[in-house]
Amino acid sequence: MSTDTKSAVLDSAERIARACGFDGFSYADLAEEVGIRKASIHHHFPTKAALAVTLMQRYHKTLDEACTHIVVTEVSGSAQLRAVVDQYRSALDGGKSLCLCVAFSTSRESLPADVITQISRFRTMMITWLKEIFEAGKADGTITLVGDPPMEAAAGLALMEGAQLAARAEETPALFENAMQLLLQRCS
Amino acid sequence: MSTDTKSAVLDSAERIARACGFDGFSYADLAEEVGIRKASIHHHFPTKAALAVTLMQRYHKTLDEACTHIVVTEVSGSAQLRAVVDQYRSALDGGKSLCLCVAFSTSRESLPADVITQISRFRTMMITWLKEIFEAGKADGTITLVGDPPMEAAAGLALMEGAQLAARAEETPALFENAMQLLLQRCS
DNA sequence: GTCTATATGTGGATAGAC
DNA sequence: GTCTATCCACATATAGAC
Repeated sequence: MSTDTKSAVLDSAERIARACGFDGFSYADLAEEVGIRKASIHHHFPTKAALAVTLMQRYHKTLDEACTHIVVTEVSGSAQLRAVVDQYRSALDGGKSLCLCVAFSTSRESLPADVITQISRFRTMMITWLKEIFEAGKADGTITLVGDPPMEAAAGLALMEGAQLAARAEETPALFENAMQLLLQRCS
Repeated sequence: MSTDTKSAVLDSAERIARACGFDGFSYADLAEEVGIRKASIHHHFPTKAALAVTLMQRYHKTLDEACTHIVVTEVSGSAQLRAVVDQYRSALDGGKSLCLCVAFSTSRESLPADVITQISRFRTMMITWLKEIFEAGKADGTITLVGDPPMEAAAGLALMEGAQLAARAEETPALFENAMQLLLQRCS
């Protein structure tokens, strides 16, 4: 039961944090969703800071693996880029959720320093993947480039995160699609 | 800046809300910054919901007027677009602040319904201005368009908001610049 | 309009029994 | 590992004196 409970807490924390932000979830919320008491959550994660760090580490690993899978599975640059966009679309969950990195970013003042470091690492990782994908799209001619790959990567991540934010605020997935059109039409 | 207490409270609330988000600021914070007691804040704004609505209304008006000024002052489409980007850059305040709309968006679950309506109106307004600006840039040939103006407008807003978010999370304004390069290089 | 005082709920976190 | 019970700080909000 021990290891199971710990991941149940993490699953619950990720869900609520991505829906409500860092300041928007509490141990009481987790306790109710997991079905144990607040004190038991503290047994697994002594502080909220520790929980948030573990959450970001797990999220980083998951996304890194997802991108590795995309790059080895999809053959063309455009197909890889569309797959990454699909990833952000599904993370939106119909406008009810955000990427954990986006969800945490507005709460900088209340975040433990470790989590800010994790956020930085996460965006660096995503930009590295996107740069690689834009390079592939340039090489195989399946993406129409407007700037060089590093520039495209930085803009691409900001675009996806900003599109998520608008769609989440109004629980309207169409706002995500509207913002992504310009990028997607450049993929053959 | 503010002659009366009510606008002093609004100024303070806007500053802290843009730095910390909706769940990240309290009446105690405002009271300390303005130099009066919490109960006095409640005299001007009975609830936090009422304060947030007033805040968004004022912010909407300010930005709408700023865009009007930009469009009548700057002659070319590219100059207008650069001026809007300047607006978002200065709203960042060196990585210490966000656009109020961005700052509120991740806290959807705790926001009063009125504020969500205001957020929707705000983004619609900004997209309308951007569409007009991209149309001007297309007509005078000072912006290289990648899609039609409505598409460019939706992507442009998401890009600026996403770029702010990353720069704010790490208090690193360069991250905003990195994400904006691709757009700015399309302006003559 | 601003104050003191207070009500009432919730936040994260701990002690110690089982 | 999980529980009950409790701590203390802080949240929004109200009552009523000045």
